[in-house]
Amino acid sequence: MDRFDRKILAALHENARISFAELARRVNLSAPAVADRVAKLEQAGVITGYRAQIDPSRVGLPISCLIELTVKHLEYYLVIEQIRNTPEVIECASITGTSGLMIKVAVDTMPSLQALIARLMQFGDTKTSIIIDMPVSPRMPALQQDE
Amino acid sequence: MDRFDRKILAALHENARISFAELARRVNLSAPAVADRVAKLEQAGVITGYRAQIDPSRVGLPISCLIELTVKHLEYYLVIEQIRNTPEVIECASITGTSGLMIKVAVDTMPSLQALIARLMQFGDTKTSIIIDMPVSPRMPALQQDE
DNA sequence: CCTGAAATCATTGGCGG
DNA sequence: CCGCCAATGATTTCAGG
Repeated sequence: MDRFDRKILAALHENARISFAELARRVNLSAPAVADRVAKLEQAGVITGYRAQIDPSRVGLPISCLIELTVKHLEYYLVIEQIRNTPEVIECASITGTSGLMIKVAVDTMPSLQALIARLMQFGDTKTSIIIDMPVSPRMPALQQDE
Repeated sequence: MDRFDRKILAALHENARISFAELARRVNLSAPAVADRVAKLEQAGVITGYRAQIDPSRVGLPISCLIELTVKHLEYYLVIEQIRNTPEVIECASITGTSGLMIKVAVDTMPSLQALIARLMQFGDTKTSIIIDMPVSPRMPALQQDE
C-alpha cells in the first residue's frame, strides 16, 4: 500500500467506472500496472466491490429511515436472517449497547413503514428516525500513510 | 423505467465496473442501447455515482462506530460543516427526533475515537455504538414494478 | 513495471421500426 | 422515440523483456 494504491483507491471511490487507461494517466503508471494493482487490492480484500449508487427517492422509495432494534430474541441469527429477507432493508449493522441492531430502510409510503415496523416489533423494541438529509454521503475513509 | 432499466440497475449495483458490452449481454439489448439507458438513468438522478467499496479495516481503520449526536447548537449548518471536514466521518444522516444527526465513523485506535468524541461533544451530547458486524452491507432498494 | 500486438470494447452515425 | 447495425478509435489483456 503506497501512494499509487492510495491514488487508485481515491480515484475508484470517486468514480468506479473509469477505465484502467484513465486510471493509469491519473496515477502516472501504465495501464497493465494499474490493472495489476487493482486486482491485488481486490484479492487483498481492500476493495470489496464496485456499486452503482441508486437514489431510492428516484425509484419510488421516498422515505428512508433508521430503525434501532433492541433485539429481545435469543436466536440472534434468526432475526438477522429475517432482516436479510426483508427487501426494504438497505443496510444493517450489529452494534454494541442495548439496541443490538441499527437498520436502514427505504419505503414507498407511510403505511408500508408502519407495516415494516410492526413486522420488526416481533423481534424487539424499535426506535424509528426518518432520514431528512444526508449531509455526508458515503465517502472514503482517510487512508493511513504508513502501510 | 421498465424491466430493462431494472436489470441494468441490478447489474451495475452488483458490479459497477462491468463493460457496456457485458451489460448488454445480460439484459439482452445492444451495447449502444444500454449505454444510452445508463446515461439517461444518470441524468435522471437515479444513478448518483459509482463507488469502489473499501474495507476500512483493511486500510488501518479497524474500529467503525455509529455516533448519535444530539445537536444543541443553533447553527446547524456550521456543525454539519465541521462534520464534513472531519476525515474520520464516513457518512452522516440528518434525522428526526432529539438526536438530529447519526454519524458513521472509522478510526484506527481507541484514543483516536476518544479524541473524535471529545471533538463532537462541543456540538452536543453523543451516544457512541461500536459496529460489531454488518449483517446487511449496502444493497439495492427493491424496485417498484410500475414506473 | 514497461512496451507492443491482438482481441475486445466504446462511441458515433445512419437506418428501420 | 427507441433500438439495431456497422465502422472507427480507444481500451484491455497477454506476451516478452
